[in-house]
Amino acid sequence: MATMKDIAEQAGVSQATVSRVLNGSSSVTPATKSHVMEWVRRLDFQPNQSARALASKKSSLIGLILPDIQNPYFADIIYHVEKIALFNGFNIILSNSDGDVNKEKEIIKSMKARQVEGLLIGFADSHSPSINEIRHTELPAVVITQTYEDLDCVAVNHFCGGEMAAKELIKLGVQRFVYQGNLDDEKYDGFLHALHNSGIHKDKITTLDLGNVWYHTQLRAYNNALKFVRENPFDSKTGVFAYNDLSAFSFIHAALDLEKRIPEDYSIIGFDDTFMCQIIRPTLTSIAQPKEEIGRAAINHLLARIDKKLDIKKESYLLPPRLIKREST
Amino acid sequence: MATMKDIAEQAGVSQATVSRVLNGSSSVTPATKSHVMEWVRRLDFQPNQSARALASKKSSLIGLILPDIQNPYFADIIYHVEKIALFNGFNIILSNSDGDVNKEKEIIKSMKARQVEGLLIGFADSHSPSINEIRHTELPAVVITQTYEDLDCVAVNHFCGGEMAAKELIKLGVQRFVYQGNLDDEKYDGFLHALHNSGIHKDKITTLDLGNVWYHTQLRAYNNALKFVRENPFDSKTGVFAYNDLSAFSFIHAALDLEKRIPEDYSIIGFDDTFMCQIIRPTLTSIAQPKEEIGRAAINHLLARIDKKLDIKKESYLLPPRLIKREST
DNA sequence: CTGTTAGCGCATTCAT
DNA sequence: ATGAATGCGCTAACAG
Repeated sequence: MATMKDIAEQAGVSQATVSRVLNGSSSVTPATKSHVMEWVRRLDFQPNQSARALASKKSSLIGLILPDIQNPYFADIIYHVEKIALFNGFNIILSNSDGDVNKEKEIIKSMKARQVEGLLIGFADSHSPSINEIRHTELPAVVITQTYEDLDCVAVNHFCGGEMAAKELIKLGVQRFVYQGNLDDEKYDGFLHALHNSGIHKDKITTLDLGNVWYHTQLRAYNNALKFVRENPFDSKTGVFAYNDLSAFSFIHAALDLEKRIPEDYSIIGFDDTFMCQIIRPTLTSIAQPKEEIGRAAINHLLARIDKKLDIKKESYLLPPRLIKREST
Repeated sequence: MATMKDIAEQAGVSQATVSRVLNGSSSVTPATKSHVMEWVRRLDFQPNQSARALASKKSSLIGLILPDIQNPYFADIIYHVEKIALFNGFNIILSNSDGDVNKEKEIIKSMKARQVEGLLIGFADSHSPSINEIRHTELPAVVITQTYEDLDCVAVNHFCGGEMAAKELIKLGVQRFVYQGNLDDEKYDGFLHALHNSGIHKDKITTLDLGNVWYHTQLRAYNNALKFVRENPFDSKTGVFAYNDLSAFSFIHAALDLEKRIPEDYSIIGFDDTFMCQIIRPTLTSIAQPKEEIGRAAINHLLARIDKKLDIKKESYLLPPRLIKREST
């Protein structure tokens, strides 16, 4: 690989001048500039990013840490984030925490060692110790899909999403309600809140706990649902709100396996609006997150932080969810 | 962040010695070693990877370039590759080529500038100019999911997979055959080969071309399938082999929308065995790729190349596909 | 506007 | 076994 020194020698200027034309920082004569650029092209020069990072302390690297990159929802986030980052001259270092807080800690450490300029992170667990670590580090960081005090966050309003699901089910004349998923989730709070506000009695609400994890829960969700449907003799239209599409699919599977009808017997609403909602049958009604907007807002906010163009004060963006009606309700 | 200089000062040794104990290269007295390590711990020292990369020309960075990271199949690949890379002290820089050969070219360029030690790549297109570029570069590179002459490749045997699909459909008593997908694919060749070998006449085989792309083809696949099912009055059991699960789902959707029965009227086989095969109804029979093994083999092979532990001669690993029978056949 | 100089943090060779 | 010295390729003052 050609270096700036090579360019400088060929062009008959100093290496500093080459650096100047490449960074456009200081002023350079148009003549020498084009002359240098000519050699940059001829030698197909590419600045060595390691050297640049060392000298300028700007690695143009962003760390992306997610709990479950196999989940299509996060895959979409990765897609949009990477796209915008690349457009802004940043590369993405991706790591999967697998929902493991210890692994998450190691990853953060290694990313810092790599001199990433910022971190985009979806925490492994809503009680991860890393949350506090990020709070007290100077490294710019933006949290995605969750919100925490004193952190820059970009997420959909899960509480509001829960409310929307509840209201929709009520509107459909549902008599019995089921929430399937992680109980430590604002969408659960929102769901309950809307239900209570509408005078639904607690007896009418069942909770299927999937625990504080969001990966590889399909089998558990299926068994969970199977048990519920089997043990609760059907008496009236039942509404199910699942904390993500994957678990909603599992519920559908279980209900159909026990020969229930959807949506006649069970109205099911998922969350995330992943592309599979349109692929399965019945197609799944889901609360959509504006994934592209989340990705865009998160990376833009992070870039602004990196450029120190922001107030010290952290801020959260709460994006509105949207109900997408399909065959399952 | 503490530097080696800080450690050296605190421990009362030279910076070179600190470097030695950290890299375990040259011999150091156990006493000074533990003494230095003590300070490494106390100051929570993390070597600056930019500096290390610059000095040693080892970035411990691997570039991963894929055409469609939203496809669950590739998401799985990412998952396994990242896991093993991290275990070996490497970080992954991920980029999505979006099936765009120009973007792919830019990405490769930027990864080289980043001093990645190796490249793991699934080409955007089977005729991408980057294929030749990779052939003639000294940067270690391993191609995944496809095979090309004079390149290190790890992939499933697509030809063999096509044969398996054909044989299975024949065994099921299918009279009419459909291939849906990219025609420039060895699984298509294998499919035709097995069909011809069994004396199936060309008239009995229909091809639904999805073009030389493998992303965002769902709608096209659906329309494609809809047209076929509508225009071909049903006379006998029809077997469909789709080049990936996503397009198989689309075909199922179209067939069901036209009130065909699966598998009575249409037997459908997908490719990749993504997790959704078990989630949709009917569950999808699919040719499985050993994704974990592909990821493992690819990254291990790449690491071996990086360590120059390999013959100059490039080699390809062709892994065997496996038929997973489900409800759609 | 441009050249000279001094690091950035680390690996590594050459002394000792 | 360890310290001193050098350089990786680039950025960023500082001169001129």
